[in-house]
Amino acid sequence: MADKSELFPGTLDMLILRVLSRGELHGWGITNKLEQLSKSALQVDEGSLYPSLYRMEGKGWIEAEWRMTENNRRAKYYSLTRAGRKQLEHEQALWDRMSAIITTVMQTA
Amino acid sequence: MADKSELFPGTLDMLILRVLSRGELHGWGITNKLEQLSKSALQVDEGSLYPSLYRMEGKGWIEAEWRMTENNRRAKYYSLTRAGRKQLEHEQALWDRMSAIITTVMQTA
DNA sequence: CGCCTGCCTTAGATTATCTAGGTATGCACG
DNA sequence: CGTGCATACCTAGATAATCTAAGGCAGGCG
Repeated sequence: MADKSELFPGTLDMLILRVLSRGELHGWGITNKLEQLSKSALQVDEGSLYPSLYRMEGKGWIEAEWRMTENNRRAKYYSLTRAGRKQLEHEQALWDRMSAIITTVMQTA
Repeated sequence: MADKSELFPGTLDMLILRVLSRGELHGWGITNKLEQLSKSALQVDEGSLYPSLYRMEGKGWIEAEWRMTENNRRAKYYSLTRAGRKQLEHEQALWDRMSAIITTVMQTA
């Protein structure tokens, strides 16, 4: 019931792929980045984030590597694969198309 | 895998409320209307549609009445309640806000 | 009569997200 | 040294939305 801010189901993977397309990041960093970019409108739950990352790693869209952060902590850095880039393009195109359609219908219906 | 056209989860209720806001319709009619308005981009599965209608009736957003169609068939006509109208406003506002945010993030990320 | 179309229903699977906990470690501070 | 906070990750289970797939019934038409 948190009126505050929910995620649209189906958009999380796309958003993650998008931030990773700028450069690798660890899970925690992805969360921060999305929150920052959306001015806190998007708050990614860890219970959604990590399962999503595993899913996408399993599909070969992203790959992970353990490294140290600037804060000297172990973190898993994710980066886009070639397949991930393709997937991002696909999802972005779908989003553009669909959101436009929905917006149109909502205005004309 | 129908690459053709999927629905964004979470938007179906809103779309239904929207078409009903123009006047009552039966389930079949809602499907047709949405398909027509979206130029076939949105294809509402009956297995999604009817459960959604029940849900919303249960929540008091819409109400139903059995009548005869022009084709002389029994059909359940749904119309918006006052609460439904409020809900529609709410969902529309949320959609506008969220889709704008997502689109922005996708462009700037 | 037999078939097509309009129209509704529902059980079950699938999938995404959230809830709500948990673990571990570096660092700052008293 | 110990406490607490921030960083960072993991996961089991619940919840909810959608799809799959099937079935039913009734009117109109050839």
